[in-house]
Amino acid sequence: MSTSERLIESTRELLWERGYVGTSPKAILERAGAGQGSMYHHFKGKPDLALAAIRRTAEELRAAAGAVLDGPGSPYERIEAYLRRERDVLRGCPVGRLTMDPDVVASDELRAPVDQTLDWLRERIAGIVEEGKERGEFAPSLDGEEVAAAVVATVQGGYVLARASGSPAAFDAGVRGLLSLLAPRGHDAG
Amino acid sequence: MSTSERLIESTRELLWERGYVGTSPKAILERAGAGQGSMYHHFKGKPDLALAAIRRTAEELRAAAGAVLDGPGSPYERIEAYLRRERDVLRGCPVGRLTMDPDVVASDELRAPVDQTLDWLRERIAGIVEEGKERGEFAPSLDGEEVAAAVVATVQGGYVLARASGSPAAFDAGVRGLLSLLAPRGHDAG
DNA sequence: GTCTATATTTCGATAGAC
DNA sequence: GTCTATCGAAATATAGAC
Repeated sequence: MSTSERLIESTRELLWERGYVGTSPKAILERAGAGQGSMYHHFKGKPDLALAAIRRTAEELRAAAGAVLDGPGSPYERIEAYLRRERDVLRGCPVGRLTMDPDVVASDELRAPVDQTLDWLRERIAGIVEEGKERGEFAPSLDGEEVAAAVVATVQGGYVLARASGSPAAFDAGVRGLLSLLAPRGHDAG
Repeated sequence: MSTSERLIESTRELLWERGYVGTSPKAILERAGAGQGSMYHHFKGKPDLALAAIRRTAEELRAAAGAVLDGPGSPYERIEAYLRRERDVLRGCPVGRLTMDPDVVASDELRAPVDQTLDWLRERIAGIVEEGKERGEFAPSLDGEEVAAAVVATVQGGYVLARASGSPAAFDAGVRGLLSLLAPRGHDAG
């Protein structure tokens, strides 16, 4: 792996673990096994490197979520698959956590990939809900965009509850709670 | 207001705006209009002052949420009142945001008030859901703790969506989505 | 391209005068 | 109780050798 690649990957890890404010160039360089010069040769500085890292993380999240949402099954089953997909719950969401970083939110450039990813996710799920309404799986009174926002929020908030308690249990409880509310009549939400 | 009080209040504001890692003693002192000596006279250091600030913020949140949850109305209406209560959405949750702070999560002492507050909130709402089941307002198949986790997660995640997009709209959408799923038959979720 | 110096500012805390 | 002075370490970046 090239030095530039190692810098991006180290930054991705640290942004996930400690956020933007909590990640220093020094820590990135140590993890990447590189010197100061390399970082400032390949990137303009911390914000520029962070942008590259955030963009890549956002792309990966889209690919992973997209794979589940495009999977087999009814609309309910695909949303369930998204909610139950394998996660390192206590690590939190590598994209969503950035919204609590003051320097990320203050920068349109750093915030953009975060915003776009969560927006894409909501629209993707909203379409699946609408599909479920057409099929009669979901009540016609439901609004796709609203339910999608609730789905994504439950996941993002589930991370908060899990990290607060130090256990994934609260995340799982929230997911089960939402699924029990969303479940088609007669469906066992498990 | 005493110097000690000003220090705590300034810390509360900064923890809300920038989190623990992003808040320096220097910034606290400037906002409080105090010198270094005052802070280290009243508190052992940054973690000690942050603990006092977090505990007070946690207490305030409990009081505010408790007032709404103990208010008038049916179980559904009380949960709706909680979800729709006035919020400075783009500022996020002053308690929940701390779960994204690595130094807070790493400290049992700093994490405790966060955990206890969110746990209290979930249990409080779980009781209301159970009450609604007894009244026939909610389906007997629902699990109070699970639905409560979904309710609290929707709020916490709603902040994430709102801050990502720079607008409270996504928070409101998530709340409406959850309410539409939770609504008693025939009820207009508005 | 990568490295080691170096610079400036801030962090978090202590010392000691008043 | 509050202030200023000071400290050693870290944050972020630049300079310049190789």
